[in-house]
Amino acid sequence: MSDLLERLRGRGWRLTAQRRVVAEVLDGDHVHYTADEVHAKAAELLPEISRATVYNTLGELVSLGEIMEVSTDGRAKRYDPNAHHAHQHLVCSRCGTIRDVHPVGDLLAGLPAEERFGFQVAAVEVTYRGVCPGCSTA
Amino acid sequence: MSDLLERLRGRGWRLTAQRRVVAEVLDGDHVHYTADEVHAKAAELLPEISRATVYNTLGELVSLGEIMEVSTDGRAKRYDPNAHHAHQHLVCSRCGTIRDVHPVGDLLAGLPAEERFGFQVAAVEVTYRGVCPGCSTA
DNA sequence: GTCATTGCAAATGCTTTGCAGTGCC
DNA sequence: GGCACTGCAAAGCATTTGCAATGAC
Repeated sequence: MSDLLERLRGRGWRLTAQRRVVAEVLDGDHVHYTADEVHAKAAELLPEISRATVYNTLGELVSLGEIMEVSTDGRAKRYDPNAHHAHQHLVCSRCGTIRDVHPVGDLLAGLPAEERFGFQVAAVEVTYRGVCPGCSTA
Repeated sequence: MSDLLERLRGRGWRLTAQRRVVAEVLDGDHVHYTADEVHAKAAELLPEISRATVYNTLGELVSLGEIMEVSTDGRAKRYDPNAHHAHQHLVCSRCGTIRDVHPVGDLLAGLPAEERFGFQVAAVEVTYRGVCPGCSTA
């Protein structure tokens, strides 16, 4: 976390209260907030922070490779601070909860050469869908 | 195709010129148009068709399970008529071209029980990313 | 003839942008 | 003290909705 701020300062980032607060909100595991959620949580810590600044900051963090954009539902994008460890997502079809998961094996290996259409395939994103424990008992 | 229209009529659909045209646009392999592209192509065949009708029709076709929504980039949703055969997508990172692909093996099997967090996992969506032949030579 | 469906236009939700003022380095 | 950064408000897309007119059955 303060690693993050250190790293960013090393890249010439001005360390403002707004950016510090956005970074603080985006800390932890299984965190996947929308820009609006980030703004709401940031505003609890720094009431005058504007939506535009949150969007700007999120965009910069994505460009710098410090966080990832996730779109699991075609609605608002979500932001995932876990950008430094490869992982995939498990999404609850009912409540939308997202968990970071780590499948075993080489995910790229499943795509045969004759199904690659001459592409140089470099990456793969996987979204598992199911019903979470909370929603299946309710 | 006319299978599709037949099937829909059997489900009580009124067969209007607009719906016929939307169905016609969404015919073929590796078709992944945005709503706006569907509207543009439909308007070539039926100039007075409105965007709202295209959106309505696409939404109904999705509900009926005849086409699928695909969001590969967090921007506009795309619509895939290939809803009756399980498949995944291969996307060009440069030009955005999308191809339907068929990985081998059981994609769900890669997620160990201890990584399922108690979810009842039912489905999996995979997006492979790479550079297409056209973009890699250019 | 009835009622689902259409087209228009306005409204909504998410995100980006222009620009004057502020404050980090 | 300069210039990157912020906040505000307005603009921009993609999509949805309300409602009167239309046309498939």
